[in-house]
Amino acid sequence: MSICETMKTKSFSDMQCSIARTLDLVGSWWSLLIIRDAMMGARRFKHFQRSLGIAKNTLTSRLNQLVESEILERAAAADGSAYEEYRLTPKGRDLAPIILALSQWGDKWAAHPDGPSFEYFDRQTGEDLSAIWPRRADGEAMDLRDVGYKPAGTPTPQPADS
Amino acid sequence: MSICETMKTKSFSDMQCSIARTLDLVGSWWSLLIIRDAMMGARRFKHFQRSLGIAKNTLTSRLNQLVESEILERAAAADGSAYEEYRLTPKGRDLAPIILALSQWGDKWAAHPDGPSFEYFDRQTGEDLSAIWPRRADGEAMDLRDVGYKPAGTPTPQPADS
DNA sequence: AGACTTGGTTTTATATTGCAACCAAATTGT
DNA sequence: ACAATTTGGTTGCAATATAAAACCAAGTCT
Repeated sequence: MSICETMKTKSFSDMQCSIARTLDLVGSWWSLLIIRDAMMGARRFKHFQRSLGIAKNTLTSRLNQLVESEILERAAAADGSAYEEYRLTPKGRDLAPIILALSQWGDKWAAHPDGPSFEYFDRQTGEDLSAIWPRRADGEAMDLRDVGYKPAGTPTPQPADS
Repeated sequence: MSICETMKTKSFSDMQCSIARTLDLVGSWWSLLIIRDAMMGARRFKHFQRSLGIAKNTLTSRLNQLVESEILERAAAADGSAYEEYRLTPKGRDLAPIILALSQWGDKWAAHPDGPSFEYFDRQTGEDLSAIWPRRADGEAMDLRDVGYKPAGTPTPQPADS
């Protein structure tokens, strides 16, 4: 454990853009797959390692980084073991929309010949979820070309009346 | 230009998981920021380079990879220049939900002291967008704890009736 | 024509990742 | 109780990826 744990090649943390700032925390190579596994119930070091086939030192490093970012937290193991386990914090659980959006895109554009390995459902009803998609203020899914981007603080351009 | 353009340390492309397969295409360090810039209107090499402060060789490599993945395409420049420009394909444009989800999470959990740099709006109405969030079949935003994950082909567990 | 910009490539240095070996504490089997 | 195995790491080394800087050819501007 050195003083300077992990020194990234180039960090996005000083950028103002929220996308960059998010990627700075979860954008390294294995991070989002670790979070995926955590969402699906993985808690222990061994679970992550077996599921991912990741090198142990890399896993250690990623887990520490995620704990430091308060996306995961270490806690006493629920099964009574003396080892600790890793659990998603509320901050980490809030990454679900990102995970679902990645999954949905992969299903559509990069599907494995054997189909997807996981599916998602509504625990309350057992039904499928709606698509993760940009929606208008009224909740209707919108055409991607209608998504406008503007620098913060700038007045919103008038809608084209054509 | 070698035959084996870029050989990654470890590729996710043989995994069945759609999340992994997506990350294999857009999960490297700069990819999603390049895509963000493309969504905000960047077309030319210089735009990406200036906006990102990325090393030129790395940018070349990432752009080629994204073109190869059919997320970007090279096309004659719209401004009449003899140079080519990079444009999002439909496959690339479909990454918008991921970009928006990343941005939204960053706004909430990793905000820059000066606030976000970009905002999103509905070009049709000028209004803000709804949150990118898992929704039930009826379109209502749901509690993250109600998002269920199951191996594909498995019967959906019965909703708890407690 | 000459100067500058664009879109790269090459080289070299540094950072990250994977792999294998090793280890101590916890757990399991007998 | 004791030995064997598993867990959760750490360390060192080799392979790979990224960054920075120099260089270059073709395109564009004056």
